[in-house]
Amino acid sequence: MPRTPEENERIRRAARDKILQAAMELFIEKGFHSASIDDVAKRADISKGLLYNYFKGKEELLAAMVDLRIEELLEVMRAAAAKETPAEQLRHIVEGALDNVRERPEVFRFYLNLFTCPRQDEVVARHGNRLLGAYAEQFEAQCEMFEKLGAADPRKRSLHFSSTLQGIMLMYTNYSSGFPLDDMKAQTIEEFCGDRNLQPDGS
Amino acid sequence: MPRTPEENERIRRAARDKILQAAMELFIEKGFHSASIDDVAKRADISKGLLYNYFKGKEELLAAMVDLRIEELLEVMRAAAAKETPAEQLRHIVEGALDNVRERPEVFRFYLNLFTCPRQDEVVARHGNRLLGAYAEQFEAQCEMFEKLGAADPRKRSLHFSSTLQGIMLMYTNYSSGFPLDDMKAQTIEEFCGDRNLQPDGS
DNA sequence: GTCTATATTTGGATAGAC
DNA sequence: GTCTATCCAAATATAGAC
Repeated sequence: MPRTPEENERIRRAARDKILQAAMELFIEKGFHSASIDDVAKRADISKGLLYNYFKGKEELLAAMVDLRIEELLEVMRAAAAKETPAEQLRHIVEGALDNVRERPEVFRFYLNLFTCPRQDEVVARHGNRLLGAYAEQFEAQCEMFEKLGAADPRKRSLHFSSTLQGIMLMYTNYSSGFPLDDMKAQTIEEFCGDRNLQPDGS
Repeated sequence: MPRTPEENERIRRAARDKILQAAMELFIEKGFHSASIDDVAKRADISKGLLYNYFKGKEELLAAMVDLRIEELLEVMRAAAAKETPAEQLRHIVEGALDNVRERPEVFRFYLNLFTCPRQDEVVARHGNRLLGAYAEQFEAQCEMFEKLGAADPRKRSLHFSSTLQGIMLMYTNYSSGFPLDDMKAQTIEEFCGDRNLQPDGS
Protein backbone atom coordinates (compact mmCIF):
# COMPACT_ATOMS: atom_id res chain seq x y z
CA MET A 1 0.00 0.00 0.00
CA PRO A 2 1.28 3.47 -0.89
CA ARG A 3 2.36 5.94 1.74
CA THR A 4 0.07 8.82 2.46
CA PRO A 5 1.20 12.29 1.41
CA GLU A 6 1.50 13.24 5.08
CA GLU A 7 3.78 10.33 5.78
CA ASN A 8 5.94 11.25 2.83
CA GLU A 9 6.17 14.79 4.07
CA ARG A 10 7.22 13.62 7.51
CA ILE A 11 9.97 11.45 6.09
CA ARG A 12 11.18 14.25 3.88
CA ARG A 13 11.39 16.63 6.82
CA ALA A 14 13.28 14.15 8.92
CA ALA A 15 15.79 13.50 6.17
CA ARG A 16 16.23 17.18 5.53
CA ASP A 17 16.83 17.83 9.21
CA LYS A 18 19.36 15.07 9.43
CA ILE A 19 21.30 16.50 6.52
CA LEU A 20 21.17 20.05 7.83
CA GLN A 21 22.29 18.89 11.24
CA ALA A 22 25.26 17.10 9.72
CA ALA A 23 26.14 20.14 7.64
CA MET A 24 26.05 22.46 10.63
CA GLU A 25 28.31 20.20 12.64
CA LEU A 26 30.81 19.93 9.84
CA PHE A 27 30.81 23.59 8.87
CA ILE A 28 31.53 24.45 12.48
CA GLU A 29 34.21 21.79 12.83
CA LYS A 30 36.00 22.26 9.54
CA GLY A 31 34.78 25.57 8.23
CA PHE A 32 32.46 26.18 5.31
CA HIS A 33 35.09 25.92 2.59
CA SER A 34 36.95 22.97 4.01
CA ALA A 35 33.89 20.83 4.63
CA SER A 36 32.86 19.08 1.46
CA ILE A 37 29.45 17.96 0.31
CA ASP A 38 30.84 14.47 0.51
CA ASP A 39 31.70 14.95 4.16
CA VAL A 40 28.18 16.11 4.84
CA ALA A 41 26.59 13.19 3.03
CA LYS A 42 28.80 10.73 4.90
CA ARG A 43 28.00 12.24 8.27
CA ALA A 44 24.30 12.26 7.45
CA ASP A 45 24.72 8.68 6.37
CA ILE A 46 23.26 9.15 2.92
CA SER A 47 24.66 9.32 -0.57
CA LYS A 48 25.92 12.45 -2.18
CA GLY A 49 23.29 12.21 -4.87
CA LEU A 50 20.45 12.19 -2.37
CA LEU A 51 21.71 15.30 -0.72
CA TYR A 52 21.11 17.20 -3.92
CA ASN A 53 17.55 16.01 -3.74
CA TYR A 54 17.08 18.09 -0.62
CA PHE A 55 19.40 21.05 -1.08
CA LYS A 56 20.37 22.72 -4.30
CA GLY A 57 23.96 22.79 -3.15
CA LYS A 58 26.39 23.82 -0.48
CA GLU A 59 25.21 27.39 -0.36
CA GLU A 60 21.65 26.39 0.40
CA LEU A 61 22.93 24.45 3.38
CA LEU A 62 24.66 27.53 4.67
CA ALA A 63 21.55 29.60 4.03
CA ALA A 64 19.41 27.24 6.07
CA MET A 65 21.96 27.28 8.85
CA VAL A 66 22.02 31.07 8.98
CA ASP A 67 18.23 31.15 8.96
CA LEU A 68 18.22 29.10 12.12
CA ARG A 69 20.76 31.37 13.75
CA ILE A 70 18.74 34.46 12.92
CA GLU A 71 15.71 32.79 14.44
CA GLU A 72 17.72 32.17 17.61
CA LEU A 73 18.73 35.81 17.77
CA LEU A 74 15.17 37.00 17.36
CA GLU A 75 14.11 34.64 20.10
CA VAL A 76 16.61 36.16 22.54
CA MET A 77 15.39 39.62 21.67
CA ARG A 78 11.76 38.65 22.15
CA ALA A 79 12.58 37.20 25.54
CA ALA A 80 14.46 40.35 26.47
CA ALA A 81 11.64 42.60 25.33
CA ALA A 82 9.25 40.67 27.55
CA LYS A 83 11.07 41.83 30.65
CA GLU A 84 9.60 44.69 32.64
CA THR A 85 12.35 47.26 33.01
CA PRO A 86 15.02 48.29 30.51
CA ALA A 87 17.71 47.35 33.03
CA GLU A 88 16.37 43.81 33.16
CA GLN A 89 16.13 43.71 29.40
CA LEU A 90 19.76 44.65 28.93
CA ARG A 91 20.79 42.24 31.59
CA HIS A 92 19.01 39.50 29.71
CA ILE A 93 20.96 40.36 26.58
CA VAL A 94 24.28 40.22 28.41
CA GLU A 95 23.48 36.91 29.98
CA GLY A 96 22.04 35.46 26.80
CA ALA A 97 25.14 36.39 24.84
CA LEU A 98 27.74 35.34 27.39
CA ASP A 99 26.04 32.12 28.44
CA ASN A 100 25.74 31.18 24.82
CA VAL A 101 29.41 31.78 24.10
CA ARG A 102 30.42 29.85 27.18
CA GLU A 103 28.38 26.84 26.19
CA ARG A 104 29.24 26.81 22.53
CA PRO A 105 32.27 28.95 21.75
CA GLU A 106 32.78 27.20 18.41
CA VAL A 107 29.38 28.38 17.27
CA PHE A 108 30.15 31.98 18.05
CA ARG A 109 33.50 31.51 16.42
CA PHE A 110 31.90 30.18 13.28
CA TYR A 111 29.54 33.08 12.83
CA LEU A 112 32.24 35.57 13.64
CA ASN A 113 34.34 33.94 10.99
CA LEU A 114 31.40 34.25 8.64
CA PHE A 115 31.15 37.96 8.73
CA THR A 116 34.81 38.68 8.92
CA CYS A 117 34.92 37.08 5.50
CA PRO A 118 36.07 39.19 2.58
CA ARG A 119 33.06 40.49 0.68
CA GLN A 120 34.51 39.02 -2.48
CA ASP A 121 33.98 35.58 -1.05
CA GLU A 122 30.49 36.14 -2.35
CA VAL A 123 28.81 32.96 -1.23
CA VAL A 124 29.85 33.36 2.37
CA ALA A 125 29.58 37.13 2.41
CA ARG A 126 25.98 37.01 1.27
CA HIS A 127 24.89 35.09 4.31
CA GLY A 128 27.21 36.88 6.66
CA ASN A 129 25.44 40.04 5.60
CA ARG A 130 22.04 38.58 6.22
CA LEU A 131 23.15 37.79 9.72
CA LEU A 132 24.56 41.28 10.10
CA GLY A 133 21.15 42.63 9.16
CA ALA A 134 19.61 40.72 12.04
CA TYR A 135 22.20 42.18 14.39
CA ALA A 136 21.35 45.64 13.12
CA GLU A 137 17.70 45.12 14.02
CA GLN A 138 18.68 43.85 17.42
CA PHE A 139 20.79 46.95 17.81
CA GLU A 140 17.85 49.28 17.21
CA ALA A 141 15.82 47.60 19.92
CA GLN A 142 18.82 47.89 22.20
CA CYS A 143 19.06 51.62 21.60
CA GLU A 144 15.50 52.05 22.78
CA MET A 145 16.33 50.23 25.97
CA PHE A 146 19.14 52.66 26.70
CA GLU A 147 16.86 55.53 25.90
CA LYS A 148 14.28 54.33 28.39
CA LEU A 149 17.06 53.86 30.88
CA GLY A 150 17.79 57.54 30.53
CA ALA A 151 21.16 57.44 28.80
CA ALA A 152 22.37 60.78 27.52
CA ASP A 153 23.27 59.49 24.07
CA PRO A 154 21.47 56.15 23.74
CA ARG A 155 22.93 55.32 20.36
CA LYS A 156 26.49 55.83 21.47
CA ARG A 157 25.86 54.06 24.71
CA SER A 158 24.41 51.14 22.83
CA LEU A 159 27.44 50.98 20.57
CA HIS A 160 29.71 51.02 23.58
CA PHE A 161 27.67 48.25 25.11
CA SER A 162 27.80 46.09 21.99
CA SER A 163 31.53 46.67 21.59
CA THR A 164 32.15 45.55 25.12
CA LEU A 165 30.04 42.46 24.72
CA GLN A 166 31.56 41.52 21.39
CA GLY A 167 35.05 42.09 22.74
CA ILE A 168 34.46 39.80 25.67
CA MET A 169 33.05 37.07 23.47
CA LEU A 170 35.94 37.39 21.06
CA MET A 171 38.55 37.24 23.80
CA TYR A 172 36.83 34.33 25.46
CA THR A 173 36.81 32.24 22.31
CA ASN A 174 40.56 32.70 21.99
CA TYR A 175 41.67 32.53 25.60
CA SER A 176 38.88 30.37 26.97
CA SER A 177 41.14 28.62 29.47
CA GLY A 178 42.14 31.52 31.67
CA PHE A 179 39.43 33.98 30.84
CA PRO A 180 37.33 35.15 33.83
CA LEU A 181 34.03 35.17 32.03
CA ASP A 182 31.90 35.52 35.14
CA ASP A 183 33.88 38.48 36.33
CA MET A 184 33.48 40.15 33.01
CA LYS A 185 29.79 39.47 32.94
CA ALA A 186 29.34 41.01 36.37
CA GLN A 187 31.37 44.06 35.42
CA THR A 188 29.42 44.54 32.23
CA ILE A 189 26.10 44.33 34.00
CA GLU A 190 27.36 46.68 36.65
CA GLU A 191 28.52 49.12 34.00
CA PHE A 192 25.59 49.09 31.60
CA CYS A 193 22.51 47.85 33.37
CA GLY A 194 22.51 50.28 36.25
CA ASP A 195 22.30 53.99 36.83
CA ARG A 196 25.78 54.64 35.49
CA ASN A 197 24.13 55.35 32.19
CA LEU A 198 23.09 58.69 33.60
CA GLN A 199 26.68 59.87 33.95
CA PRO A 200 28.21 60.19 30.49
CA ASP A 201 31.75 59.20 31.44
CA GLY A 202 31.01 57.22 34.55
CA SER A 203 33.26 59.27 36.80
CA MET B 1 78.37 39.22 -19.96
CA PRO B 2 76.93 37.28 -17.01
CA ARG B 3 75.18 38.96 -14.11
CA THR B 4 77.02 39.20 -10.84
CA PRO B 5 75.76 37.10 -7.94
CA GLU B 6 74.75 40.32 -6.16
CA GLU B 7 72.69 41.42 -9.09
CA ASN B 8 71.00 38.05 -9.21
CA GLU B 9 70.20 38.26 -5.54
CA ARG B 10 68.68 41.70 -5.98
CA ILE B 11 66.46 40.52 -8.80
CA ARG B 12 65.39 37.53 -6.80
CA ARG B 13 64.39 39.67 -3.85
CA ALA B 14 62.47 42.06 -6.01
CA ALA B 15 60.57 39.24 -7.67
CA ARG B 16 59.83 37.62 -4.34
CA ASP B 17 58.52 40.85 -2.94
CA LYS B 18 56.32 41.44 -5.93
CA ILE B 19 54.79 38.00 -5.56
CA LEU B 20 54.28 38.35 -1.83
CA GLN B 21 52.72 41.75 -2.31
CA ALA B 22 50.29 40.35 -4.86
CA ALA B 23 49.43 37.45 -2.59
CA MET B 24 48.72 39.72 0.37
CA GLU B 25 46.44 41.92 -1.68
CA LEU B 26 44.52 38.98 -3.01
CA PHE B 27 44.26 37.10 0.27
CA ILE B 28 42.82 40.23 1.83
CA GLU B 29 40.48 40.90 -1.06
CA LYS B 30 39.22 37.39 -1.68
CA GLY B 31 40.26 35.44 1.37
CA PHE B 32 42.95 32.80 1.60
CA HIS B 33 40.85 29.93 0.29
CA SER B 34 39.16 31.83 -2.49
CA ALA B 35 42.30 33.36 -3.87
CA SER B 36 44.05 30.90 -6.15
CA ILE B 37 47.72 30.54 -6.96
CA ASP B 38 46.74 31.43 -10.47
CA ASP B 39 45.22 34.69 -9.29
CA VAL B 40 48.40 35.53 -7.44
CA ALA B 41 50.61 34.77 -10.42
CA LYS B 42 48.43 36.87 -12.69
CA ARG B 43 48.44 39.83 -10.31
CA ALA B 44 52.21 39.57 -9.91
CA ASP B 45 52.39 39.38 -13.66
CA ILE B 46 54.37 36.18 -13.80
CA SER B 47 53.60 32.60 -14.67
CA LYS B 48 52.27 30.07 -12.23
CA GLY B 49 55.36 27.96 -12.66
CA LEU B 50 57.68 30.75 -11.66
CA LEU B 51 55.81 31.35 -8.48
CA TYR B 52 56.76 27.89 -7.31
CA ASN B 53 60.35 28.87 -7.84
CA TYR B 54 59.99 31.39 -5.03
CA PHE B 55 57.48 29.84 -2.69
CA LYS B 56 56.90 26.18 -2.00
CA GLY B 57 53.17 26.73 -2.24
CA LYS B 58 50.19 28.67 -1.06
CA GLU B 59 50.86 28.02 2.60
CA GLU B 60 54.33 29.51 2.41
CA LEU B 61 52.79 32.68 1.04
CA LEU B 62 50.49 32.87 4.02
CA ALA B 63 53.38 32.14 6.35
CA ALA B 64 55.42 35.00 4.93
CA MET B 65 52.44 37.30 5.25
CA VAL B 66 51.89 36.41 8.89
CA ASP B 67 55.60 36.87 9.57
CA LEU B 68 55.32 40.44 8.38
CA ARG B 69 52.28 41.04 10.56
CA ILE B 70 54.02 39.69 13.63
CA GLU B 71 56.94 41.98 12.90
CA GLU B 72 54.52 44.91 12.77
CA LEU B 73 53.04 43.95 16.13
CA LEU B 74 56.44 43.70 17.73
CA GLU B 75 57.31 47.09 16.34
CA VAL B 76 54.26 48.68 17.99
CA MET B 77 55.19 47.07 21.28
CA ARG B 78 58.77 48.26 21.05
CA ALA B 79 57.58 51.79 20.39
CA ALA B 80 55.19 51.58 23.33
CA ALA B 81 57.87 50.24 25.64
CA ALA B 82 60.07 53.18 24.74
CA LYS B 83 57.62 55.62 26.35
CA GLU B 84 58.37 56.90 29.80
CA THR B 85 55.30 56.21 31.91
CA PRO B 86 52.98 53.20 31.83
CA ALA B 87 50.05 55.52 31.10
CA GLU B 88 51.78 56.77 27.99
CA GLN B 89 52.67 53.24 26.98
CA LEU B 90 49.08 52.07 27.19
CA ARG B 91 47.92 55.13 25.36
CA HIS B 92 50.31 54.30 22.57
CA ILE B 93 48.83 50.83 22.30
CA VAL B 94 45.29 52.17 22.07
CA GLU B 95 46.24 54.68 19.42
CA GLY B 96 48.35 52.22 17.49
CA ALA B 97 45.55 49.70 17.37
CA LEU B 98 42.71 52.07 16.58
CA ASP B 99 44.59 54.16 14.04
CA ASN B 100 45.61 50.99 12.29
CA VAL B 101 42.07 49.67 12.08
CA ARG B 102 40.82 53.01 10.84
CA GLU B 103 43.34 53.12 8.04
CA ARG B 104 43.11 49.52 6.96
CA PRO B 105 40.02 47.83 8.31
CA GLU B 106 40.29 45.03 5.72
CA VAL B 107 43.65 44.06 7.13
CA PHE B 108 42.34 43.75 10.64
CA ARG B 109 39.38 41.89 9.24
CA PHE B 110 41.65 39.46 7.47
CA TYR B 111 43.66 38.54 10.52
CA LEU B 112 40.57 38.31 12.66
CA ASN B 113 39.16 35.95 10.10
CA LEU B 114 42.39 34.02 10.30
CA PHE B 115 42.15 33.13 13.90
CA THR B 116 38.44 32.63 14.02
CA CYS B 117 39.12 29.78 11.66
CA PRO B 118 38.22 26.28 12.79
CA ARG B 119 41.31 24.53 14.07
CA GLN B 120 40.62 21.70 11.66
CA ASP B 121 41.35 24.03 8.79
CA GLU B 122 44.90 23.11 9.58
CA VAL B 123 46.75 25.25 7.10
CA VAL B 124 45.08 28.44 8.18
CA ALA B 125 44.85 27.53 11.84
CA ARG B 126 48.59 26.94 12.04
CA HIS B 127 49.38 30.50 11.14
CA GLY B 128 46.48 31.96 13.02
CA ASN B 129 48.00 30.34 16.06
CA ARG B 130 51.41 31.76 15.39
CA LEU B 131 49.82 35.17 15.31
CA LEU B 132 47.95 34.42 18.49
CA GLY B 133 51.27 33.59 20.11
CA ALA B 134 52.52 37.04 19.25
CA TYR B 135 49.42 38.56 20.80
CA ALA B 136 50.03 36.53 23.93
CA GLU B 137 53.52 37.98 24.26
CA GLN B 138 52.14 41.44 23.75
CA PHE B 139 49.64 40.70 26.45
CA GLU B 140 52.31 39.88 29.00
CA ALA B 141 54.05 43.18 28.40
CA GLN B 142 50.72 44.89 28.75
CA CYS B 143 50.11 43.27 32.12
CA GLU B 144 53.34 44.73 33.41
CA MET B 145 52.22 48.15 32.34
CA PHE B 146 49.05 47.84 34.38
CA GLU B 147 51.05 46.59 37.28
CA LYS B 148 53.31 49.63 37.18
CA LEU B 149 50.24 51.78 36.91
CA GLY B 150 49.11 50.35 40.22
CA ALA B 151 46.11 48.31 39.12
CA ALA B 152 44.72 46.03 41.82
CA ASP B 153 44.59 42.96 39.59
CA PRO B 154 46.83 43.78 36.61
CA ARG B 155 46.08 40.61 34.72
CA LYS B 156 42.34 41.06 34.91
CA ARG B 157 42.63 44.71 34.11
CA SER B 158 44.74 43.87 31.10
CA LEU B 159 42.16 41.38 29.88
CA HIS B 160 39.43 43.94 30.29
CA PHE B 161 41.53 46.42 28.36
CA SER B 162 42.18 44.02 25.50
CA SER B 163 38.53 43.00 25.34
CA THR B 164 37.48 46.58 25.04
CA LEU B 165 40.01 47.31 22.33
CA GLN B 166 39.19 44.19 20.36
CA GLY B 167 35.49 44.88 20.67
CA ILE B 168 35.87 48.38 19.30
CA MET B 169 37.96 47.19 16.39
CA LEU B 170 35.50 44.43 15.63
CA MET B 171 32.51 46.74 15.72
CA TYR B 172 34.27 49.32 13.63
CA THR B 173 35.10 46.90 10.87
CA ASN B 174 31.43 45.97 10.61
CA TYR B 175 29.76 49.33 11.15
CA SER B 176 32.52 51.58 9.89
CA SER B 177 30.12 54.15 8.47
CA GLY B 178 28.38 55.34 11.61
CA PHE B 179 30.89 54.24 14.20
CA PRO B 180 32.29 57.04 16.41
CA LEU B 181 35.81 55.74 16.54
CA ASP B 182 37.33 58.90 17.99
CA ASP B 183 34.82 58.99 20.78
CA MET B 184 35.55 55.41 21.62
CA LYS B 185 39.25 56.01 21.57
CA ALA B 186 38.94 58.91 23.96
CA GLN B 187 36.71 56.93 26.31
CA THR B 188 39.10 53.99 26.30
CA ILE B 189 42.08 56.16 27.08
CA GLU B 190 40.11 57.91 29.79
CA GLU B 191 39.10 54.58 31.26
CA PHE B 192 42.37 52.67 31.14
CA CYS B 193 45.25 55.10 30.88
CA GLY B 194 44.45 57.18 33.91
CA ASP B 195 44.07 56.76 37.63
CA ARG B 196 40.81 54.88 37.35
CA ASN B 197 42.90 51.74 37.48
CA LEU B 198 43.24 52.31 41.18
CA GLN B 199 39.51 51.89 41.80
CA PRO B 200 38.58 48.30 41.00
CA ASP B 201 35.07 48.98 39.71
CA GLY B 202 35.46 52.60 38.74
CA SER B 203 32.62 53.84 40.91
C1' DG C 1 13.51 8.25 -2.46
C1' DT C 2 17.76 6.40 -2.76
C1' DC C 3 21.99 4.71 -4.67
C1' DT C 4 26.16 4.22 -7.86
C1' DA C 5 28.67 5.89 -11.47
C1' DT C 6 30.29 9.59 -14.00
C1' DA C 7 30.80 14.15 -16.05
C1' DT C 8 32.85 18.63 -15.26
C1' DT C 9 35.52 22.05 -13.24
C1' DT C 10 38.92 23.96 -10.69
C1' DG C 11 43.11 24.59 -8.68
C1' DG C 12 47.46 23.08 -6.62
C1' DA C 13 51.69 21.42 -8.11
C1' DT C 14 55.46 19.49 -11.41
C1' DA C 15 58.30 18.72 -15.80
C1' DG C 16 60.86 20.21 -19.28
C1' DA C 17 61.95 23.55 -23.02
C1' DC C 18 64.06 27.99 -23.73
C1' DG D 1 64.97 32.80 -14.30
C1' DT D 2 61.03 32.27 -16.84
C1' DC D 3 57.39 30.19 -19.51
C1' DT D 4 54.08 26.60 -21.41
C1' DA D 5 52.11 22.36 -21.08
C1' DT D 6 50.60 18.86 -18.29
C1' DC D 7 49.46 15.97 -14.39
C1' DC D 8 46.79 14.90 -10.49
C1' DA D 9 43.57 15.33 -6.74
C1' DA D 10 39.54 17.07 -4.89
C1' DA D 11 35.06 18.56 -4.99
C1' DT D 12 30.69 20.06 -7.12
C1' DA D 13 27.10 18.51 -9.56
C1' DT D 14 24.29 15.39 -12.69
C1' DA D 15 22.42 11.02 -14.97
C1' DG D 16 20.28 7.04 -14.82
C1' DA D 17 19.32 2.50 -12.65
C1' DC D 18 16.65 0.38 -8.90
